[in-house]
Amino acid sequence: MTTEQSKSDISRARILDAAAKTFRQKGYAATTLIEIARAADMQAGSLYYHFGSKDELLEEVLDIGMRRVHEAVEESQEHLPPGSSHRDRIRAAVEAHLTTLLKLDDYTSANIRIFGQIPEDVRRRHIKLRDAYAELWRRILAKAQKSRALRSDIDLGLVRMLLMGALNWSVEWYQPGRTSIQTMADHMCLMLFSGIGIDEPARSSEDETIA
Amino acid sequence: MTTEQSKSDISRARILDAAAKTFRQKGYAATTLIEIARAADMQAGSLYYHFGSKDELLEEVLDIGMRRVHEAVEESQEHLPPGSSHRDRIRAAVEAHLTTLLKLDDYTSANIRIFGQIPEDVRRRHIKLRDAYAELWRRILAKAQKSRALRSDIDLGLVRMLLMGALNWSVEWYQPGRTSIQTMADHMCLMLFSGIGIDEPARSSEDETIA
DNA sequence: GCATTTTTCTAACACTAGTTCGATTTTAAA
DNA sequence: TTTAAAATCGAACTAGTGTTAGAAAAATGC
Repeated sequence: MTTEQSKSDISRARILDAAAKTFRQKGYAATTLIEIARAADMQAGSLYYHFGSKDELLEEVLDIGMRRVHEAVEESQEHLPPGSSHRDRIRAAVEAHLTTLLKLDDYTSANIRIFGQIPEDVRRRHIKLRDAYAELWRRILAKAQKSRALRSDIDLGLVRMLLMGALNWSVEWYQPGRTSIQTMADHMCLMLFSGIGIDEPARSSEDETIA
Repeated sequence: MTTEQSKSDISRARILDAAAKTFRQKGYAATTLIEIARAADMQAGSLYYHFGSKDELLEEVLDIGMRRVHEAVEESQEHLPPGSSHRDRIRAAVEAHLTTLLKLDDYTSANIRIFGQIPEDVRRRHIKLRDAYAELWRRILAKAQKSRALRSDIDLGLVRMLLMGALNWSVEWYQPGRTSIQTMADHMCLMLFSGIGIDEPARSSEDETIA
């Protein structure tokens, strides 16, 4: 067979899917190879034909997840309609990030959820991909700031972390059907660009108003 | 002794401190009772004089953590200078939340970090405190909106989740010394109220500008 | 100081996890 | 159909976990 993939490749993918899903749900340490195997219709021992260890399996899930968001956001920047504003660019990046995170991708959401609690050496080997993704966002925001689309009197690194936090945290509460990803992106960008505050009556230098 | 606490109470507190710290670092499943015991200068078996099980220990850590933020934010609202604006109120709440989360409190940060990966029944028993805390924020934001300090054409629930996400995610990256909690609160509130965008040149109904 | 309670230790138990490896089945080519 | 390789099974092993309970030690009251 050359049209498709070898049986090994198929099993491999099935295992990775099962692992991503289970890791995402229960976390790394609480996930047992027996569970993963069951979800992949195999015996636990058979996993070792495809992966050298549980850590190796984890590592690949993490890498895939991070590559997917990275590529999604990168493509969102390349496929922008000509003449897009920096707000449009950022909005597209936000939407791409959220979509990857929340739509059918256990890999990225697993990565986001469990990264804080993985073995030290796995983290060390994975950190490069993380940094590369952070760098992508750094560039997007810096370009916007340099073009005077974002205020210059702010700590962009801090803004980036707060922004990523708002987006990433959605893996903890998002339920498909209750809110659309578009609406989430709308609200996020509204906050980011314009805020949701209304000027309160008082007009002095401080915000003093009557309760 | 009546001036202080019994030896049992002291040991109990020592164990809880050690548990919160270790849970926060490694997650629940990956944390062993041997580690907790070592951090508390005891033997693993001795823990059972104070707690019935690992789950029970976890439960108490979670509860304490949630109560601490709740109380901190609640107090921040009560101790406001008279005539404070709604922005001031929200800003105080943000700062209280961040301070509890990032300043010497392993309990709250443990709660935030590991909540997604705890046994089902523990979560079920803990969820009330979570809901109560969410309700506190809901009230604060709703009051501001009703007083026309926040826009009315937005989904406040969604804003709340994004806001909490931005704040909570800081447990994943915050390092004392690099950024002050004040600065973080400043940026968060600036984003929330005014945004960090600058009106781009084009003035049509849409944001179309020349790159 | 002694007796009683409180607190901790120690060693063991039961159980489950990750992992290994030879046997077995499935697959694909000749 | 035969045969060799690829893929999976299945049972075992090792290590480490949460947990228990009786012995030891420390604290407390008389």
